[in-house]
Amino acid sequence: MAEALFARRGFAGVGMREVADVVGLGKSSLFHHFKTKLHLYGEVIARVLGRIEERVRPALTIDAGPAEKLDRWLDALIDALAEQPATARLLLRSLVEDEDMPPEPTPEIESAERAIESILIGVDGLLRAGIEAGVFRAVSVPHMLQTLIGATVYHFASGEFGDELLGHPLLSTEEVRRRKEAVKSLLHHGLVA
Amino acid sequence: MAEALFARRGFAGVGMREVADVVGLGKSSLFHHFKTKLHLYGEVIARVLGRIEERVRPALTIDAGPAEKLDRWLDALIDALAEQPATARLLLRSLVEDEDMPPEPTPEIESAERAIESILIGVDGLLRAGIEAGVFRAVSVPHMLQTLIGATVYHFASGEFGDELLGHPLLSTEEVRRRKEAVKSLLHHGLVA
DNA sequence: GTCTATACTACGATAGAC
DNA sequence: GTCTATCGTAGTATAGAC
Repeated sequence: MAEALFARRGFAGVGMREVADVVGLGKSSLFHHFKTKLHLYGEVIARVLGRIEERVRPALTIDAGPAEKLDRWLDALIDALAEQPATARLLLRSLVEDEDMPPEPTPEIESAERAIESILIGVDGLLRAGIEAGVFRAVSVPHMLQTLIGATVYHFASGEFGDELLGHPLLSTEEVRRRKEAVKSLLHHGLVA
Repeated sequence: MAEALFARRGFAGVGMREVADVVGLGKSSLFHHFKTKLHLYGEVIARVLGRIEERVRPALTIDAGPAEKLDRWLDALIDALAEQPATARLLLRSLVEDEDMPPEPTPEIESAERAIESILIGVDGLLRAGIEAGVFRAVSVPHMLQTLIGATVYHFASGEFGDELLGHPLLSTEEVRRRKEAVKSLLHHGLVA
């Protein structure tokens, strides 16, 4: 729906008319469901982030050590990003396009921010626990979080550029498998003590 | 100038009027210098990428081993991204916003693509040489490239989100130093054999 | 809940005077 | 090389009939 449009061209690049056509409504009908364009955008972002949060949450509660938990968390995140092509771009935009957006954020956008926070707090705790247990090296946790986001969200948001770089479609099952292996292997050697 | 505007709001989010005001011209005068908005955008992107390419190129020709070269390359890239706040965002956008852009690309955009290619070929060769020499583990080179882009370009493009995550300004000298250390340390343990 | 019609603003782009 | 004026389109948003 609107997800794919916002993912491709961003908030400013998509018109309400275009969204309305794609969902088979008149433009004014769309304004009946969403008071402003920002409300629509907020709902799209919130939905996407909610989905991601649901997918990665279980990995943090399994009965296993920090290294194994991190592997499962990465598997879940990468699977979620790979299954829906628009998700990573939308997510990356919501991280990078934060400025200029508000005056005051819509409730949906606040819900999206809570989802991001929940995801981050979860893996933040995992990393700290691993470091405390001596399983992980004593790295900077915020910087490691940024690296993880870059290695996953950026990767699956890179679209045609990523396709060309890899020589194969980013979202092909083979390349998704290789991505998981690449990220986990880097962390297994670079993060695990 | 226009760099900061496009970095903040992307191609569609910036109007020619706004750019003209910021450079102290009338809108029509701007169209005299750039036939279309796409030509202006292309020139901005090409200039930014050219600057980056100039900065990172020397690191690949120093007289040192692959691991040391990679360290110098990362230092140069991170310094370049940190010095000009708009650069990383613009670069990330140019990677992620590739679709829908053309019918046919402007000459400036083609020049920008050559700069990207040149940067990538350089570090691609460095990684392959390191693997062949047994200095680096036998990782997937394209996936490592994506990881490097994510760890650097995404990080410095993350703006307010990154500031909050780190708890300090992303571009402060202290956090830039920590970023270099975090990335190089991850690679030293995770990539170097 | 969806429609037509409309208001108003901004957009990219062009023409032509200076 | 910069300006004013203008074109045509599309932008967000609202009012009101059905």
